[in-house]
Amino acid sequence: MPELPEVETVRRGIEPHITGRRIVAVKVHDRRLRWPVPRDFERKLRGRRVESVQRRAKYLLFALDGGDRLILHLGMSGRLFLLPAGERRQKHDHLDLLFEGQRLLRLHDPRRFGAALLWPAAMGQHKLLRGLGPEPLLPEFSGEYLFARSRGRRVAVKNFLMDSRIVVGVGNIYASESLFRAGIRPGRAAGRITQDQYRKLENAVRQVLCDAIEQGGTTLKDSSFTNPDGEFGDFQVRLAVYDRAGQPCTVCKTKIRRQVIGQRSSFFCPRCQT
DNA sequence: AGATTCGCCTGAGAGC
DNA sequence: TGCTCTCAGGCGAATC
Repeated sequence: MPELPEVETVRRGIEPHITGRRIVAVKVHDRRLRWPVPRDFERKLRGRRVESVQRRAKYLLFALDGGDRLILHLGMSGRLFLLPAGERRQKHDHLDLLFEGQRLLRLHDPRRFGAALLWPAAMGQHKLLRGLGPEPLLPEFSGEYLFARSRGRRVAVKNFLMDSRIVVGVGNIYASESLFRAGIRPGRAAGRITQDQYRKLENAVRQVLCDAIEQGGTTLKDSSFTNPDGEFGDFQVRLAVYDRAGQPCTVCKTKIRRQVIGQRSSFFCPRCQT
């Protein structure tokens, strides 16, 4: 499932191939995504030049000439493929953008939690992007910040960390992993965690995400990117606790425990995390 | 406002 | 082999 590192890896992979290029054809094969792709999507997108490819949280933002934006979200199962023009279509392919130079950018999304939105410059910031917390890899995100925002909050720190209004891009897997590295139990109330522990958590989040981005980068180097069979979604990051219930902790050998917090599986080491 | 729950969706895996 | 059931997860929306 695409978390921030994966989305960033995708961004880096497609950016050099489509920046400055014009979209010469748009084809929507299946409009059913999280929100239905509107009828005029093709007409409005065709002929536009992509000036940059940015990322905010898990959203990919394509800045178009004229200032409008194409917003893509990969949801749970979304993938982007960069393919040669004319590549055969497969089940669950939703959207094709054909660029100058015969490059095809294809959105594939079996579970359809993803999104494709065209947002006019005149309408300011999109509602989905407004109110998002800081990027975890920028200086705005810090232990001090987490400490300040968490005062008085009774939610489990894991849910707090996964709240995009607090900080973006930390999904279920990396939340568990970060808390393990920081030595904090996922179920503890966010408001009862010390500033020092939040400093550790800040570092842990950064470390986990950076490691994963590096893994993605490694995958990119073998140019699986332009591979028509396009496998660029599963960089296997070494996971210390996630989905390892009953297995020994990598540090102390204690059995990893699973606990459901906020309807989501959480994993922790009962000895390393307090 | 904060906390909690629900719903969307398909594929994978388990159990029979 | 093939059916049915359960689970996974991002995140907006609804509800308490």
